[in-house]
Amino acid sequence: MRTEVIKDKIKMIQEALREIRRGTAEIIDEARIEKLLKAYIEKGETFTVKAGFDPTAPDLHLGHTVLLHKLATFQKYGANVQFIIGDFTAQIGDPTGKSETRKKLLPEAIVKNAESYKEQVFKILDPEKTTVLFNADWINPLGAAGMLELTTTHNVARMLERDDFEKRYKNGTSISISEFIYPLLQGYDSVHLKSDIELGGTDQKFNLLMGRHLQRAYEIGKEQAVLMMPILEGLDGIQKMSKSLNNYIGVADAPNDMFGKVLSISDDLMWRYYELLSALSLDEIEVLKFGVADGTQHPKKVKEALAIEITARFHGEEAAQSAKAEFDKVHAKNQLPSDIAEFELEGPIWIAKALQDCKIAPSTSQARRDLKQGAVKIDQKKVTDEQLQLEAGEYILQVGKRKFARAKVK
RNA sequence: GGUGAGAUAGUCAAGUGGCCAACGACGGCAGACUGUAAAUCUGCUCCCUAUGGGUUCAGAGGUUCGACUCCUCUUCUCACCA
Repeated sequence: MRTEVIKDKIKMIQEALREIRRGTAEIIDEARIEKLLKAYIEKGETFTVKAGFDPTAPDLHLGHTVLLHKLATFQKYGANVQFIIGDFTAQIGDPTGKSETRKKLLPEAIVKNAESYKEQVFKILDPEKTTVLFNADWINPLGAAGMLELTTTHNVARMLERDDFEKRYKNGTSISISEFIYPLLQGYDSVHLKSDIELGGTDQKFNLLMGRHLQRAYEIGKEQAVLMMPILEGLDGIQKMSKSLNNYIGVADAPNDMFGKVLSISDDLMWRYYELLSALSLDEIEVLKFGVADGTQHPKKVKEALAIEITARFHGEEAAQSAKAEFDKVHAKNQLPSDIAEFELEGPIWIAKALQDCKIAPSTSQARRDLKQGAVKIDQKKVTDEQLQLEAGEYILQVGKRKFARAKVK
């Protein structure tokens, strides 16, 4: 009997470790993580996992949520998450990946951004097991003396080892002294909070390790394990997801857009998204993969399930289902979408001009090309006459598969 | 501070007096095939009711019948020297 229970627990620990490892780029001190999991599963002892967020980016996209999902996984296995809003450090600006010194943020902007963070993260994290903290709360009291003490733990040569700094130094790009302070402060957060584990992106490695070193320097009796998540690829599957590349799925995207965007990714990329963004377990995903491989599952269905899961997470199950219904209506049954932007135009109006005015063609030149290529439809019927004039009446204009407009010609 | 090289469309990158709205690649858009997938094939990719007109090749001047191409100045980038 006893041995059964012990075997079960060992299995649980292995299972937990597998989920923790899922999708990670690198783990430092995995043994420590295993120990923490063991203590939780055997004795119910909880531990802390820290992750810091710069309150500079109010537009969150799915790339940012990869880390949140990993935190949620930890919460399943006994972690209390220390969710840190870097309100103090934001005044400096994280040097990571930046080719130049960053501008300072206004305090009001920081507060506003932090609020929008909170709104979004609890769609993924368990609020019961999450503590939101502002690092100005313990860094401000540090004072000049404390700050000075912090700087004695490292020297300039060591700082310059860091990639970004080294490059910038070589290139003669300016490095502000305050930027040296940034990693120290982030590391100090770990000292203050006595974190057991810290999560971050791969680009954060230097900063994350700083937490380990400082915990040793300050002799708090533990050194945090570090777990790094990879950068999520964007819709194209090649470049990283980012707003400027316009290959992102924003957490604030409308349900229909979100659903459509997920469905437009390639089948290969779908598995990547499953790995990093789905709440399904590894075993469940394996089943899907086998299903697709032996033909019992259609890849589109599997992708749909993912699209629904993701859409539901941010907009609720109902909105996700109606997004799917809407999608089927437009694309499978070739019907019109239910929401079409409306424009009032003065008639009679030249078709190319009408397309431009309805914002579904950027210029009349482009509109003419679209016409010539058979991409334009009026009331679902293809139109190729470049000279067509629209008389008074109501028309549904369409360019390609996705751009619709309702034109009311007076 | 000195010398040299460079700045061309969303990005990379040809073009060194007219054949240039400017080769090509990537990206993007559209069409075919599909599952709004991938792959593939095709067309398009500055603006303008157009077999034509207008504005473009860092900026400002100049030479010339004619300039992305030559000259002058300015701004910025890179390399070498100090």
